[in-house]
Formats: sequence, structure tokens, C-alpha cells
Amino acid sequence: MPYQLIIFEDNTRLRQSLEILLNDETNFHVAASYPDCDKADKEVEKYHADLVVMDIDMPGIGGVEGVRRIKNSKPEVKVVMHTMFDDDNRIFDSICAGADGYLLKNTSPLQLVTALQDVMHGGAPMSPFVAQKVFQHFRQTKIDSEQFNLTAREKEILELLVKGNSYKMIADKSEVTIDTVKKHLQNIYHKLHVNCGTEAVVKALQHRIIKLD
Amino acid sequence: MPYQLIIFEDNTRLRQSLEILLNDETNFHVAASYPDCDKADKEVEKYHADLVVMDIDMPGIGGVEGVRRIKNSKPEVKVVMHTMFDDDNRIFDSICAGADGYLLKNTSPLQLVTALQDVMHGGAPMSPFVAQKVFQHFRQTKIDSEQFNLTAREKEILELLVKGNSYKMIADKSEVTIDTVKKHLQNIYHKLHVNCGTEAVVKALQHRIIKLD
DNA sequence: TTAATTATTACCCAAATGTGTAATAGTTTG
DNA sequence: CAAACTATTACACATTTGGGTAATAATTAA
Repeated sequence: MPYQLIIFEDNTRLRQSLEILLNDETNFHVAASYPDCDKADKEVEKYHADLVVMDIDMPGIGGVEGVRRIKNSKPEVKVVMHTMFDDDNRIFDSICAGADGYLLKNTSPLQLVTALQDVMHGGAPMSPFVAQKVFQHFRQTKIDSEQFNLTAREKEILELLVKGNSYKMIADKSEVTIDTVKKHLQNIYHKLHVNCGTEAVVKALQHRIIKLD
Repeated sequence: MPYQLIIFEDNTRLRQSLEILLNDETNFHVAASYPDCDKADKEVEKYHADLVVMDIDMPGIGGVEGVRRIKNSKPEVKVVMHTMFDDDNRIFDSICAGADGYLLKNTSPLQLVTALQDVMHGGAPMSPFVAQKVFQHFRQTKIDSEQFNLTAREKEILELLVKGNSYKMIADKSEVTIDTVKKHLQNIYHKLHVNCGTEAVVKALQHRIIKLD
């Protein structure tokens, strides 16, 4: 049975082109298409959609809010953004709102179909440019990860702190006295430019100095 | 002129298979291949490589450090990770170290070739599973954020704690007495099943009860 | 091989944190 | 409406945390 698909796209000609293109695929059946997504969640419900192709710039609530609502009511429905916008905020807002893929409108018909198939198999298809942006986002957050110059010992102590140990427990596990632990943490706090354990923990996690699971 | 390519892969048979596969492509020329990447930066230099396929689990410094060194000396060289590891830390560490793509070893030969071509055209190819992980990183899984049944007030207090405020500062900002803050945090600790502030902070960040920037 | 860094212990002291109990008023829910 | 929950304050007490100072090995780097 083909996947039930709904298209939200305010440009009439593009919407019709997409309908024709995707209905041609035996895998997909375009159950409906709309020029806005103000009632997207209800429409998804009505047609038991498996997959949604969502434009961003539409009259009414717009695609980002649209995907949020769909994912809120039916998280298992896959939503792929299909838009001209390639700015960071649109991309990240969409992903945060729950989008499963992000394709720019210069995507070829073949690539679009492939991407939609990918997403039904658990993938997260992105246009190359979008993928670049996403990768860049990770790199920025870690510029200064080694900048704090923590020694191996200090990292060890900090890790134990992050894992919820008290000074006393850290002392036991590190097999040193509690005074040593205090001294180490004091040095750590200076290096991280913080002045208490909770701040240190936040900074350690934020800058991925310490990694959980 | 084909792209000059270097393979770092400690499994001899796989390394040879990759050589044969990629040399078959007119786009690529395997300039060299090595079972470790301890001198990766020099080798990349020597062969004027355009592209590197990098395993992670290798004797010596390992692929993550390898990509870091290559990107340090020659940032324009593209590096695609090719590994069995699919855990968050390996993936994010590689991306942070500068990887341009991340493929799991179950990638088919055709997909591998396509991905390498993508990366030379500015893309950032990822295996579907990896793409999922990357997307998840952005998303706020507020499914379990509501699980702890924190009241609005408690979330407010917890947020201030996470942002590095002391009890006294929280009291000032919330315009209540420090005793009230203590009581709230006590309740919060119970609800989160922890018994100190640092643990609460870790849990709040882990479960995205509180979001930073 | 000196000099600098790192790891360690100790002590004192002030401030912050965490627990328990208790009481009041407002809000929500059944 | 009554019961349950939420927000608030208060107090007492023990423990933990964090800062400063100082001293000694051990290790490492210049």
C-alpha cells in the first residue's frame, strides 16, 4: 500500500507539479494538497497521512508552526520541509519543531523522490547546503573545548562531579583526601571561570569537556 | 583530472576493497592508503590529496584525532568518516574535529561513491542513522520533560539554578525569600530523584527540562 | 639541570546548601 | 463544597561547599 502523502504549498503551479510528480510514484499517493497549513494537524488526521511535504513561506501560520502542530498531535507522521529558504534560523527552527528532512527547492525531482523514500526508511534527508549548515553548527560550539587547559586529573575530578558525586564521594573514588578534591575543584573553577559546582557542571556539559553516556 | 584520494583503514581486506572500488571510478584516484593515520597530515600533504576516507578505530591516534590534524594543516581537504561506530560521542566528536561526512560501514558501494562525489560538491553526506542522531540533537524531546511534573514555578527556580545562580540570587530574582527557594528546590530534587543541585542541573539539561541559549 | 607545573595534604573559616517540621493562604480539582 | 495541590514563609540543625594560605613530593618542560 502506498504511503498517504499531503502537500502544503501555496504556489498553485508548484503544488500541482508536485502532485503529478509524486502520484507518478507507485510508492506514494497524494491524498490531498493545500495552499496553507492552518489546519494541517486536522487534515493529517483526516487522511491518515504518513508523510507531509511542507513549504515554509505560506499565508497563515507558516510551515514551521505547521510542522510543530503536526508533530504535536501525530509524532509518527514524517514531515519534510521543501522551501527556498536556506538561512540558519529557518533551518534550525524547522528541525527543532520536528521536521524529519529539509530540502531546498532546487532539489531535482529524482532527488526529491529519493529523499522522501529515505525519510520513510528512517533517514533525515537534507540538501547538501543544509547539511553544511548543520555541521557548522556543531563546530562552533566546540571551538574552545580544549581551551580551558584542564589536566587529566582535573578532568577526572570534574567528571565525577558531573556524575553527581559529592566532594566526599569524589575523594573516595579518586583515592585522595577531601582536601585534595577541594583544591582540585578550586583550580577547575578558576580555569572554567566559574565559582561554584553547578556552573562548572553546566559549562562542562555545554562545551562537551565531559560527555554523558 | 580525478580527485586524489587517501584511505585510512586498518582492516587490510576492507582497505584493498575500497581501493579497488574507488579506483574504478574515473572521478577518483587512490593516491595512497594506510592502516593508521599517525602521520595523516604529512601523507595528505605529500600526495596533494583532495579527499580522505577515514576509519575511526585504528591503532595509534585514531581517526578522530586524525581528521583534526588534517583539518588543522589543510582545512580544504575533505574528510569523510567511514566507520562502524554509531554512538553520539564518536559522531559529534568527528564532526567537531572537522569531518565533512559520516558514513557507516553498512553503506553500499554505490552510496559510498555517491557520497564521496557529494562531498566534493560541497555536501555533507551522512548515513540515515547518523542524520537522525544529528537531528535529534537539535530537537527538544519534551516528551519526558513533562514527566517529572514540575510546576511552572519550580521550572522557573530550576532554570535560575541551571543558569548558575545561588540560592540567594534566585531568591532575589524570583522575589521570594531564600527559605522559599530552599523549599522549592527541595521539592524539585525529590521530583527529579536527586539529592543535590549539581545532579539536578545535569538531569535538567539531559532531559531538556531547561534549555540553554 | 633548573624552573615551572601538577598532585597532594592540611587547616581554618565563612558562606552556601540540604533536611525536617510546621503553618498559612490561594488555587485547582473532583 | 471539600480535598488536594501549590506557593509561600519561618526556624533550627547538620553537612557541604568554596576560599585562602601553606607546604611537600613528583613530574614535566625549557
